[in-house]
Amino acid sequence: MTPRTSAQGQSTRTDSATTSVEDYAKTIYGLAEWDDTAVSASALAKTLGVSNPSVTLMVRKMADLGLVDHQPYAPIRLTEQGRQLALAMVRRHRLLETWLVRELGYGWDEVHDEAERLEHAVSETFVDRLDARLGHPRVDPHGDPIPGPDLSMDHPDTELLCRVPTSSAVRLEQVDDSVPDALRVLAEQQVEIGAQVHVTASESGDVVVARTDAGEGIRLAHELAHAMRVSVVRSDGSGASGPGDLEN
Amino acid sequence: MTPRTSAQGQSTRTDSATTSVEDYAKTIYGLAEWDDTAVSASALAKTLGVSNPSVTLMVRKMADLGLVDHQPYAPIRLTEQGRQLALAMVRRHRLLETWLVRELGYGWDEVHDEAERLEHAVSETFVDRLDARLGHPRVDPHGDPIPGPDLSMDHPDTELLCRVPTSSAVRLEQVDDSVPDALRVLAEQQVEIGAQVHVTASESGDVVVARTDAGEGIRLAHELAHAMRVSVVRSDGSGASGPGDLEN
DNA sequence: TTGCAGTTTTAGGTATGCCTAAACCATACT
DNA sequence: AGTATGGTTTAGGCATACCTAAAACTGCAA
Ligand SMILES: [Mn+2]
Ligand SMILES: [Mn+2]
Ligand SMILES: [Mn+2]
Ligand SMILES: [Mn+2]
Repeated sequence: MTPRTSAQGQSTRTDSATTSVEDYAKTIYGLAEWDDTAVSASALAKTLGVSNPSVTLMVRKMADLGLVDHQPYAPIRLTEQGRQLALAMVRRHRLLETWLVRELGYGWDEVHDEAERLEHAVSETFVDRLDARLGHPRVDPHGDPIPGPDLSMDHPDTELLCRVPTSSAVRLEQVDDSVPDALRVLAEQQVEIGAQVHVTASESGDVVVARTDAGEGIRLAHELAHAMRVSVVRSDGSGASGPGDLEN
Repeated sequence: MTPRTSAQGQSTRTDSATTSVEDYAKTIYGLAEWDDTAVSASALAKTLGVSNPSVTLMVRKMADLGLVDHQPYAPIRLTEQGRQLALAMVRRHRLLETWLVRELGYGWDEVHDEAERLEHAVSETFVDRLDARLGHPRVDPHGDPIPGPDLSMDHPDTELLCRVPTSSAVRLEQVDDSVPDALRVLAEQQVEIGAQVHVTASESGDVVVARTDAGEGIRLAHELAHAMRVSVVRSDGSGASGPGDLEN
């Protein structure tokens, strides 16, 4: 449980890392952060909102910089150096989000875009001082672990809510911060990170969840349930492994 | 004294304002903020650290955007729209500096570069929330006035320290935040904004200043005295209008 | 008044990062 | 095996924001 990933070596943010390079590295990392999928050029393109050829070019450049391993038509993988750059960016992003929520009165559905820009503008010094001011938080407002100064972090193993079997008791651990609809629904229903809920039923790919205390059922579109990760508290063995993951 | 400049009209940060455009507008404004000089292309180029031709091109572009008035070989002037963009950037910059000093433990000589990058990355919402959190400060750590949400500000009329007549009593009002040497010297000597000092002598373009309480004299290279602005408390009429301003 | 020095603009070129359209390759299916 | 499909790369361009070198202008000074 919660294997401790670690990355030694020092801050890899060389000057050759432009904003774009930083975003690519972070996105490559993010696409395989929870499930260890191979990262394809088109997935990258879709996530980054650029065309496929743009990705090809950028990946070539990042290979030259030693940030990714890539041969034609093969999946894209970060080198150790690239992974460190990505983790440094993840650290920035999550610390900034934590600060925006804790001290600037932002809602957890508002912070992602702001952090997305700020993460490229702050200095290493800034990040360290912010980290200290916040008391070295280990988790961001969305339940995502924050890498420490040495880029190590606790990496909980959680499951997508939409893949959990029906009639399980689960605890909400993480919500994808780039899906504001999911964040807003949860805020409206006052379900927070750490809340324990019951997966009661699912129809047509949607997931219905009940709060343990109040019996109210909340219907989550599959798309939203796909943006939430949970840890299973009790798996009611009644079988029926939930809705198949009818991916996109 | 302290005439209240004001600018109505709303936030002018259209999407067409790139980081470069923002910096140009801010710099054009800054070059004439205290003395109402005509802004030349070469002054802009020197301040921005770019070549003269780059300035010509950018100024043309900003004229197309309606941010500056400019005809060939004439000085460069901001339009009302350009002035509002500039003031919006000044507001960001000075609020960010204030925050960095007050809440993140930065020294006043460290904040300029950080703010210089952050000012382009924060949203209007961010600025307003930061402003509220800081209690709507009207002056930044270097003594520079902070434009309000409506972009109006108190604009003190101060003089360059290097142009004050010898044997005057003056109060330190502002220090150019982009001259860290000046900031460090003052920090070392524990002279803060608002401190009252005595201009005792000047030789070879340098300026010597004594703290009113402790009699210690501080020699400031002309370059540093040029980065400080003061208000004259008592002008000892003994004449001799100080060192001529042997500009560059 | 003419010339010259310094400033400003034009001309031509580089680097980054994106695009569309067309060629290419690997794989999966008949 | 043969071919269709779709993901990937190449080819050719565009926009921004710089640069140096050369031409053009201004304004002051002999
Ligand atoms: Mn985020
Ligand atoms: Mn987050
Ligand atoms: Mn500053
Ligand atoms: Mn300042």
